[in-house]
Amino acid sequence: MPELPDVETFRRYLDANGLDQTIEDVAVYDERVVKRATPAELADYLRGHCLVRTYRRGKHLFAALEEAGWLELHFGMTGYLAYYRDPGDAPDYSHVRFAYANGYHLAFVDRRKLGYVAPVRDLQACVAELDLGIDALDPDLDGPAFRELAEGRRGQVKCWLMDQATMAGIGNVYSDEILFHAGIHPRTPLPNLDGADLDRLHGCMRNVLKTAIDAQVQPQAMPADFLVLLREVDGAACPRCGTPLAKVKACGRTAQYCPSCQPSPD
DNA sequence: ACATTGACCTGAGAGC
DNA sequence: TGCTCTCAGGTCAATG
Repeated sequence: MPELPDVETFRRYLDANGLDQTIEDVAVYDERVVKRATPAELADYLRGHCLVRTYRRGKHLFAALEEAGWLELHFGMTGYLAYYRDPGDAPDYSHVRFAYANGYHLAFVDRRKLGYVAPVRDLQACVAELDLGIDALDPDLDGPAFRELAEGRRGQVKCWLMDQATMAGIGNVYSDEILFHAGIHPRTPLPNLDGADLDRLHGCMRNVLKTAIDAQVQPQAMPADFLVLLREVDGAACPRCGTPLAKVKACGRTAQYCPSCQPSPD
């Protein structure tokens, strides 16, 4: 489930491995993961060009071509990038493969095919079209700006955190993590939160996202009081107080929380 | 405005 | 073993 920290990790991986090398060819093995172009058009768009820098907005990754235009990468639920030399090392489900002039390859891998690769002529227009709000780690999103985004909103706090048009980058897993650290129940109505609650939520959001990036998104490298470690564990206990963790439906998703640290608003 | 549901996808795991 | 069912959760469209 690539959310902001995952996509930031992919961005750094692409920065380290996939830039400043001429793309000699593009092979598409499943055209359903190519959007806004046919496979042939995508290949024509990229062939002979270099990717020179990257930009991430929420869960969307963009790579600039050297003169004009961008490549968009969206990872859906199961997408990631793989850079390798020997074509035999291509992971399973590598639906799009870029062949570089240096003999290496970059693959867009996505088992469930909910992600996509697409050419982007105009980055600003694309971001507007996707209706992406400010990136959740944008330095401009300080405490006051965060509180302002919450103004006039009436829904549940978890839905609000995951609304990509409000703030881009947070999904199911990290919204649970952020709310746990803030001690706020996922179904709490936004108007129930006062300024201090929102300031605390904002601080936890930044801290959780940065910590996950620093851990390169590896659960075992995250602090022991992170819930991500326990997501798949049945009957897991709260790392803070030992209360058995619970699940509720919120925004049509399964939210994990601690009934003791995150008391119900009802 | 907000919440819910189903569709898109496919593999893992459960239950029979 | 192998079948069927449910679940995972990013995003969009349709509906209440």
